[in-house]
Amino acid sequence: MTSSPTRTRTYGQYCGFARALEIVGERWALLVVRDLVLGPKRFTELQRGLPKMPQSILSARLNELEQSGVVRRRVLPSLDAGVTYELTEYGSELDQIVLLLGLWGARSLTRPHPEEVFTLDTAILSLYTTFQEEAADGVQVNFEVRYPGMTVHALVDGGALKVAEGSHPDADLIIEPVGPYLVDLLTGQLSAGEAVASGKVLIQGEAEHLELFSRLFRIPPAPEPSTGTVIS
Amino acid sequence: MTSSPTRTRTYGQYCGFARALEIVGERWALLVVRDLVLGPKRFTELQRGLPKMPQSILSARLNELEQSGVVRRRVLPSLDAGVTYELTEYGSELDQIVLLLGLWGARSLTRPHPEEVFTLDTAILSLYTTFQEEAADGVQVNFEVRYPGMTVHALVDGGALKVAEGSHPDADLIIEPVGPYLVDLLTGQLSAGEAVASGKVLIQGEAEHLELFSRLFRIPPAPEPSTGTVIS
DNA sequence: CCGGATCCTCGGTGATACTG
DNA sequence: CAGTATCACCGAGGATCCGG
Repeated sequence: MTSSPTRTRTYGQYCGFARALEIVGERWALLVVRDLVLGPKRFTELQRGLPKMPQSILSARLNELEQSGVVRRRVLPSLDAGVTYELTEYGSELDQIVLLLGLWGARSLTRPHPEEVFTLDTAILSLYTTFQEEAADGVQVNFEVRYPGMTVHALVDGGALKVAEGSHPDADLIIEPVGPYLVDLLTGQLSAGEAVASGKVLIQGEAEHLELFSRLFRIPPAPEPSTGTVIS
Repeated sequence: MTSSPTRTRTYGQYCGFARALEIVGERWALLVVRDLVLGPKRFTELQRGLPKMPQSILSARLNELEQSGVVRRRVLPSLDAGVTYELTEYGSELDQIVLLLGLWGARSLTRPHPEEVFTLDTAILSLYTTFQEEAADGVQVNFEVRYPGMTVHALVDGGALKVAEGSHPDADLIIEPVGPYLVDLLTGQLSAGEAVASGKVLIQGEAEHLELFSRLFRIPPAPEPSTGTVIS
């Protein structure tokens, strides 16, 4: 019913990778998936997370992703006449790819462009993508991160990470970046000590917990030009 | 240079994942990366691997990827006045993502569309993407796979895989799919025994080696609709 | 308010042709 | 061999309108 079924935007290759791009390679499609990785959402929630995305495109992408078996539309039985969109099992197998690609792209993050928005989902996902599992072995610590319009908390417990919206009543450390400098801490351009000393990051709690934070969440340094590797 | 200061085609999000899509999310871009994952290539080699891609787009993508630090252009010093394109170290860190996404998309592969091409790079990459490393522990075997217009060989040695073009003089098994049915063997819709019995796969060598092949190279079954997982 | 559908403009895509 | 130039077209992008 989405009007013309259209003979699609294909690549003309019998190839799993090409097929993947035909399914989720359209503009905006993977950003919709990204937001759904964090859980089911309503149409307007998706809009809020993708403010620069035209609604008509969001509608079109959701239909395409539903047809491809990546997204499932669920009509809420209650009275509020709502519809939620969630990843199918097939779609949620993109989780790891989303995290990997997010970390890869984070290396190219410098300063936010004035018009760029920083959404709640980005804040949450940035912690998942940069989490260093091997550095969290035997660690048990809770962080609360306060951004200008929103707060998230991260629970690290024995190699596992759980991030959610909102404050945490029993956080070991409250981190409040002043300006877009938390990324510098993650890349290592800014040490934990310098971050506090310069006032670029305000903290409540023991300062050494920020050292721990900067070991648990890392953006690897941007590689220098060198010879490319083939496959292994 | 050629590039006008058009800053468009962004997503307006300060987010590593959005940045990644701005770099390699344009149409055709990741397919160029895919072919370069297997090693440096000349312009015309890339054209051969992407026959349905307009040359003007290939040229544009190569320029963009070079500017982003994903691809390096190398002018050959010799007389043949050639130029090769190769992934930088940054670009080659997409290797794993390309393999994962290729495997993900392979689940949606059914029959090749009549107009779809099957390229050498796809043949090679399909073995890398479907390789089950944990099933190859202590295994030492060589395969040769003959497709209608091309032949590749796969060397499995103790958990490591090396695939290359051409025949292999000492292959333990020569596999010759008759029609597009090798994918059925990989997904498990077709067992090794049935493949030989039905004549859909011709072999030279011991039949049990085809059993081994079908354990070493797998496309996981397509998931059924069920509840989506959040992140872990 | 929520979940779209519809109309219109603009620019990237894609086919072809041309150049160093 | 490795691009650039030209042009038609269709999907993205923005606004508005519709049914519950």
